[in-house]
Amino acid sequence: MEKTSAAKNGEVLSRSALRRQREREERYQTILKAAESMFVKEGYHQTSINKIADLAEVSVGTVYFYFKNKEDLLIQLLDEISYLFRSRVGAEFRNADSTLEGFMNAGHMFFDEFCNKYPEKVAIMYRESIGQSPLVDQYREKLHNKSIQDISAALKRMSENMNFRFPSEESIEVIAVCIMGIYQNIASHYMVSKERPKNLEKIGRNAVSFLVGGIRDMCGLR
Amino acid sequence: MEKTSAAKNGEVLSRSALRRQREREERYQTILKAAESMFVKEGYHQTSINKIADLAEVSVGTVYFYFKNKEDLLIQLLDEISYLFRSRVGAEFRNADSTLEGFMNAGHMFFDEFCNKYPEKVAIMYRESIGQSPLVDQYREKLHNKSIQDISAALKRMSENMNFRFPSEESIEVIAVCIMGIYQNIASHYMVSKERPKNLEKIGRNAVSFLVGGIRDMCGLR
Amino acid sequence: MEKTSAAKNGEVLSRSALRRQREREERYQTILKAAESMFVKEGYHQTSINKIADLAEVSVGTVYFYFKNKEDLLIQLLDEISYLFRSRVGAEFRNADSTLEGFMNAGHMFFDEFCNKYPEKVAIMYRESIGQSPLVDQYREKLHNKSIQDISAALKRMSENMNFRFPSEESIEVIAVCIMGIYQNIASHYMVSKERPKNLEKIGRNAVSFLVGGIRDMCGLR
Amino acid sequence: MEKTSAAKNGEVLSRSALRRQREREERYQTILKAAESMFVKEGYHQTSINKIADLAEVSVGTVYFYFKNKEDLLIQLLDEISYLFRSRVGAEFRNADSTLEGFMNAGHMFFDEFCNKYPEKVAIMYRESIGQSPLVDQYREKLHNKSIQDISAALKRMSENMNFRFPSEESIEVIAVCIMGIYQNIASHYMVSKERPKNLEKIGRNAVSFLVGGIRDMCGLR
DNA sequence: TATGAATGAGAGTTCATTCAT
DNA sequence: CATGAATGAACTCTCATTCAT
Repeated sequence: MEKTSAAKNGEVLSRSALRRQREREERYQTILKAAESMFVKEGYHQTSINKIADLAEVSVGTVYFYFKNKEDLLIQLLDEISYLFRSRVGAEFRNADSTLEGFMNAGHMFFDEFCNKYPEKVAIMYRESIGQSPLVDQYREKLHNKSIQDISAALKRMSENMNFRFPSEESIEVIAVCIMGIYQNIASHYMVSKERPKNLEKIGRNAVSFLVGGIRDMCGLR
Repeated sequence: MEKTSAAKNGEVLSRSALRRQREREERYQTILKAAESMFVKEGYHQTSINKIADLAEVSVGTVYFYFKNKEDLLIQLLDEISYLFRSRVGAEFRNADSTLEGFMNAGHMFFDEFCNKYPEKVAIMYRESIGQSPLVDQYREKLHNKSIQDISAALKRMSENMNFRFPSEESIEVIAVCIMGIYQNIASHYMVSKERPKNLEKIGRNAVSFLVGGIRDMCGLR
Repeated sequence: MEKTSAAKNGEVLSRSALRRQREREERYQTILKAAESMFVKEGYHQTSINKIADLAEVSVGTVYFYFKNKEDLLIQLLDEISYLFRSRVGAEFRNADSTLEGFMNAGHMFFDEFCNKYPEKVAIMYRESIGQSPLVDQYREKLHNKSIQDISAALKRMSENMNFRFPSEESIEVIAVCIMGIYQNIASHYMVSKERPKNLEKIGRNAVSFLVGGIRDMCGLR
Repeated sequence: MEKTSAAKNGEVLSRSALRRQREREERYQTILKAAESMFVKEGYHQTSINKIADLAEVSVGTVYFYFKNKEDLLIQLLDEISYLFRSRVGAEFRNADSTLEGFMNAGHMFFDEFCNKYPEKVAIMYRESIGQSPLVDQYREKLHNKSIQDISAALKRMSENMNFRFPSEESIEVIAVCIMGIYQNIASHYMVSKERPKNLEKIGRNAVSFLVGGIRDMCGLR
């Protein structure tokens, strides 16, 4: 009894179990969202678990039921953000058929879409997760490296496709690191501040121009 | 009594006063250096004033005699670092007679000299001073903006001198922010890690090529 | 319907009721056993109800259905242990026909049988139930006193039977307390430790010799 | 200046330094004594650091300035108690010129002096320090073993002096463990309880008789 | 000036217990 | 009966800061 209508084997869950699972998921997200808001507004160390619990309208104990500890909150947040970043921005690097356009699309995706839609996530990624704890730093670095590899791979494919060579062995990775640096600093400088400038689009376009120019110049394209 | 032999007016100090002043200066620097070491090794929040006092071989009270509070230590450190950065790297921007060479020199100065000589300062600048407290963030931003302005000024002078125009109004500042982003990420990625790679020079050169290429391309140079 | 075939009056239970009762008994024992294991392995205060529930493969709520609270678990455990102790060791005191042999048999029963068979129960009795909470202490003392009385009664019967007198009024009880002390300390010292010595039998025999010697000497026997 | 009158070399401390050192010592003892009282009255786990600080009339921070943590308080207490025990009771074992009298003196010293004078220390030793934490247990065992060795050594000397042999190799240690067990249980049963019986002396004498009788019987003395 | 003991607010975390489902 | 998510009081411990000496 109390099975879903499609119940055909032991794997299905009862309705109430399904509802409970859904509620769990929601609670988890509510708490994570509250942590994100607080971290961005007041800073990771200035935010106490109590404040997060208050904002999420749960008890402290509940926060600890869903997350191992405070660090874990930040790490889960980073995870989520990294996934979002790679599935939006990273996808552009991967999809574009190995031309410079891919880099332009990725840039616009990041500056116009990502930063606009998720300014809080950008703040977490580029401010609140830096230098807060060894474990977080370590985790952040791991995720950062993945993005570097995404970009490096795109550069490699492009060089093969367009038949040109990079000046030296390490060029590819260095360029990738430079691009990520540009993303980070443009985002930190313009997108996260309280009063965002109105010409964000132009800023993004300029930044993309700059980084594409860098690639072009280094590869002797055009 | 106890005046220097050259005592001719009220401005001169007695010998003991001079010694005391010198000692004060030394103490100040000892403490600041200890703070720097600890912040880099263990992180700002993980470092207690007691640990800093221990390393500096003074009492906690003495630390508070020379510095207003813990935040002040980080701010003074930032100040010192920023001064050093601007007097070394920024100088290259200002000195170079308004050609692209200035940007190359500045880049090499930063990657080959600055990062090599002061890895701890780089760590403070790009890791320990981010997202630790509103006041520090604010201060950091101010210093950051100064550098942006240094670079912007150099770009402007260059455009006037070489008689070219930037694509749009905001281009100059965006480029400056991009350059700073490249500095930051290359430094963070390669220079601060435990085991620094051996081909640091090449990495620096590649990064400089990339950013100079970006400028070149945007300005239609060459 | 669903009655046992022998159902002749209202006292008999239906089959399913019987099964349920049996299952209840089993659950109760499973949980109690899990608590015992955890208390011994990690200590009473270091063991959470959650851990016990996990080990017993039931939910926390179920633990609270069978036991009033955490203290109750320890008290029920003590009860069980005390019952076992009195029905094994105490029986020897009562059965032996009022000679010293009874004390020897009891001793061997305790050291060779009881400690060997139930090292965990010994650990609960002599380590985990001491100084954990006022109520437990109080309960423990009550059970302890019962054993003292068992031994005292045996001593009294022996003195009447063998026609000798104890040096003073309080001698009997004091001897009983001494004997229990010997039991406790020998057990704690040798039987509970991680690596039990191999000559346990000899140790037990020596301890019994010692305590019997004490009785003998005090009563002028032999 | 501000040296003690006997100041003759650099080792002496100034008067104020001496006073501060004395005050430190006093504070340490005050806190330790407060912990002892609370542990005995309410039990180790039921006692919070706050309560100890309150009783000692210092702040929580001060407790942590003098002691590493709560466990440390108990361990320091154990240390102090063990030192006292060995310097009072253990001394009797060592001093007595290798006859049974030494064991009697030690017994009386323990029951009549030690338990009477320091009932709280007895409670700590035999109740509050058992099964509270692995580290404490471990420490307690170490101290316990020292006492076992003291007694064993006394037994050995006695056997050499009075020219008799113990029934088996392990007899000596077993007897020592038995004696400690008697001490513990007599003390726990009679000396620690709220309403101590009036015939404590007689109880002690009986216990001593019992244990001496045990030794005598095992060694074939008399 | 220098010291370092003292402070105490506040943090993170645990866990016995409850109760709606 | 069984479940397990939710609670929140209570705990231990840290540490920036002060101040009498």
